[in-house]
Amino acid sequence: MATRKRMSPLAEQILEALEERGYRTTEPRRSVAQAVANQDRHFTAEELRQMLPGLGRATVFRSLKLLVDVGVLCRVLLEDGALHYQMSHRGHHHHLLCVECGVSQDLTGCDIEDLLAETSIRHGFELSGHWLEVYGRCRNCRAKEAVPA
Amino acid sequence: MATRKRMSPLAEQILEALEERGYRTTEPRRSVAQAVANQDRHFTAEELRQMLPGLGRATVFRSLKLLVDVGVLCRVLLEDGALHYQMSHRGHHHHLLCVECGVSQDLTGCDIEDLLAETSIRHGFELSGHWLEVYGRCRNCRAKEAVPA
DNA sequence: TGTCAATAGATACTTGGACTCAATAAGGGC
DNA sequence: GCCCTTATTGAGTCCAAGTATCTATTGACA
Repeated sequence: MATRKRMSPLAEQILEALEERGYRTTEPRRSVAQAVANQDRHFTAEELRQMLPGLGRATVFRSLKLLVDVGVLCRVLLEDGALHYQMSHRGHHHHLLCVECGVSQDLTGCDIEDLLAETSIRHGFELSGHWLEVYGRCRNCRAKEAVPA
Repeated sequence: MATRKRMSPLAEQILEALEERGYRTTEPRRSVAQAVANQDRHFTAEELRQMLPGLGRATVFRSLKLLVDVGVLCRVLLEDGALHYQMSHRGHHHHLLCVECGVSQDLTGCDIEDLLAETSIRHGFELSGHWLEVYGRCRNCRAKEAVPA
C-alpha cells in the first residue's frame, strides 16, 4: 500500500461502483479497475490477464464477472463466437462491431427494442430479454479503403 | 453396412444437402443426420454425442460444424451463453427462445433487418452481419401459468 | 474390384473458466 | 492504532467444450 499508484478518474469510478454494492477496495481490484479504464476497445479475459501479470488467474476472472454484475463492463460476442468485454457506459444497449479494426460503437437511439416487443407479441411471446450484436465495417475502415495509401 | 437402417425423409434431405456440396455419405454421417432429424428442439453437441455413443467425439463435432456450414443447422445462443444447435428451415432468421420450456420459434416477417441496415448507415457502418437471439416465455408457458392446475 | 482421397476414431492438447482452500488483508469497533 | 471478523486472494487443480494430429478405414468412381 506504501506507494499507492495514482488512478484515473474512470478507474476511481469503477471502484466506487464496487463500493456502493458493498465490495471491498483491494489492491488487485485497483489494478483491474485501472487496466479496464485504460482500454479503449473490447478485450478478452486473457488480454486483461497479460496486462496484469502480478494477479492470479482466478482473480482476473472473478473481477471480470464482478464488474459485469455491477454493470461496469458488458460482454461482447464476436462474430466467431469469442467473448470479449468492454466498458458499459449506459444501461441496456447493443454494439456495432467493426470486423476490420475491432472498434465498437454503441447502438442507441433506434427502435429495435420497440420492434422486438411488437414482434414478440405477434408471436404470443412475453419478451424477457435479447442479445444483439451487429457486425460490419466502420466509417474509418471504409474511408481507408476508398483512398488507399 | 449390411443392415443399413431406414432413414426418415428429413434425414435423407440432410444427406442430400451434403452430397450436393460434394461431401461423401458415410455411415457416421447417416447416424448424425438421423439423430439431428429426430430432434424437435435445439440441442447441445454433448446431447447429440450421447445419442450417438458409437461415434467418436471428433466426428460429432466435425459433423455439427459441417451441417452448420452447409446450412442444415443453425447455432442458437442461450441466455446463459450456452451454444445449442437446431435445424434451420430457411436462410437467415432469428429465434424466439422460451426460457421456460426451451422451445424456439423462428422470427420472420418483421422489419428488423431493414431497421438494422438503416441504423447502421446512420452510424457510418457498412453492415455485414448480425447475431440476434430473443428470450421470453412462449404462449404455452404463459397459458399454463394463467390457469394453474 | 481396385484405388485413393476423404473420412473416422483415438487421443492428446488447448482454451476459457470454475472450484478449493489456506493465507492474507480490509475496515469497523474499540 | 490495534484487533477481530470476514471478504478476498492466489496457487493449484479440475472441468467442459472444442481442436489438432495421426493412423486406419471406407466410400465413390474408374
